[in-house]
Amino acid sequence: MVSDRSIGPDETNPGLVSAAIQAITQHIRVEGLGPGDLLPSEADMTRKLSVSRTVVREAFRSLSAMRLIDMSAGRRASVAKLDIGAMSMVIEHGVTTEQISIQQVYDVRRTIEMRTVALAALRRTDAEAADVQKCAQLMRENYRAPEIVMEHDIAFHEAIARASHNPVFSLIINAFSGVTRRTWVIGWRTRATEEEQIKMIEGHADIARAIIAGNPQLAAEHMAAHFDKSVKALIDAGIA
Amino acid sequence: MVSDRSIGPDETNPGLVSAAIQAITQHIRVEGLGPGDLLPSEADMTRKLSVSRTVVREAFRSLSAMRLIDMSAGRRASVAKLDIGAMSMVIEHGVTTEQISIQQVYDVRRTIEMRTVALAALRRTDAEAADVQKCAQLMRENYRAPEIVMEHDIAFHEAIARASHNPVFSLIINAFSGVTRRTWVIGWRTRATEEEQIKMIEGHADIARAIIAGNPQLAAEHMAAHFDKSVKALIDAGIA
DNA sequence: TGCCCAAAACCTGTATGACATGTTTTCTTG
DNA sequence: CAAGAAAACATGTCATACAGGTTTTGGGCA
Repeated sequence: MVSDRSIGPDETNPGLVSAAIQAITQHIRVEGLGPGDLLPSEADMTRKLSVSRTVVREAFRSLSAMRLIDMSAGRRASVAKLDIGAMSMVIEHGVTTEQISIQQVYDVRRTIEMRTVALAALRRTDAEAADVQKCAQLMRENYRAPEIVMEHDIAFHEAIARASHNPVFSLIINAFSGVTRRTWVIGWRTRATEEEQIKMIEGHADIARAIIAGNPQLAAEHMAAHFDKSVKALIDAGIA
Repeated sequence: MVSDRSIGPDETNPGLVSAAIQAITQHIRVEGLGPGDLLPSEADMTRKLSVSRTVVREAFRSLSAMRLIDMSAGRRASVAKLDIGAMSMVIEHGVTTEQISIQQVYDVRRTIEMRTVALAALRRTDAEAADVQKCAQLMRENYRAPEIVMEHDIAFHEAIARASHNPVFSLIINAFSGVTRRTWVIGWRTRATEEEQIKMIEGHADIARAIIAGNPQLAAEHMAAHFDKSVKALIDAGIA
């Protein structure tokens, strides 16, 4: 069981700090605050909750760590724009503590990205289509520099997620990019010959073309093929 | 863009606290710690990093808020088991600040759960199949009490995610359960007649049967139909 | 020796006060 | 009225203190 008696996001967890966190998130909800809106100062919260500044600070800091709020010296905290924040840390934590395998991550990515690419083919603007294509193009141009190819590869998938016009997909895919960075090179090295590496890059171009053509079916098929090859490469490299 | 210049999970963010957070996660990685393993005490960290206890505490507290570590009075912090933690808060934050719509959440859920249900049909143990069926059964037995039906509904989807044997799917689906709780009743009320409500519950039974039968194709189809009906219900209720 | 229990040592939770530094507001002055 | 200095306000970090929980230690008893 992943969440044995999960106490949920607004938990009643003993401790003043948890109560303070709850009070702050509730404040955001009740006041209907949106990204950029200012929160009460620490001193205000201290008075309102009748707890020490220590407690209020730890609460603010916690929300900041999850990127639910933005903090910076001298100015009050503000509601944050949607951001990977905590999500990527949760995923990375799961992988580094061996509670999640790379293969499992790839299965999830495959599932999600087959959908995002189909949505992208349907809903992309021309500018978004151009972004996607540009990433594929940059991969091709830099195919001798793995690190650079990797960054454009990641950017490619993020661009597709954006073109899907569903920020939740972007959120999740971005959350995986940290893990991807740690395994990408392994998959690349497994593609021994230059020919195979070029074929992999061309797979991205195929996906881009399908998006530009507005063909969701074809786009999803290319994406699936891409992931199948990637997973195979990782398995060949001995990654369980 | 969801992550404009995201500084990643191990960011170099000005501030001693961020550095401390990084030091702690790095400690986990370097020492190869797993769930339950103990971390250094705050005093140790204070010495090791040459910063005040305040800073170290805020770092620990931040990781605790993300549920990457467990803290409790008197004992040292320990590495946490995989948990929704921050993820559900990020999602809820996105919804309450209107950066994410309910419909977008449902699209993601549909995408993911069509996959989990197929995997569950393939990989379920008998015990897991029984769990799923039991949830469907409990929904039927309590169909006059919406709140109870809802809890079993959520449990139903979580049970399927577990049966998929991929904790990442469980993680994501669980992250959505908070939002689901806030919208479920709306969808239920839209199903005006008792007959329709029963039909909705029977949809779950169909899914359960397909899982028990080990038929991934059929299971996915039933799941898709279930989500299509749910989304329709929400749209009828005027939820954008 | 082996076990149990009390004291000590250790650890986290919270409060208070202080000061540095960054930001916003206010007021003065040209 | 505008520009700039000063004040007010905010967060970042540190030091210290003490309450209460947990683990370790060590002594005494069977």
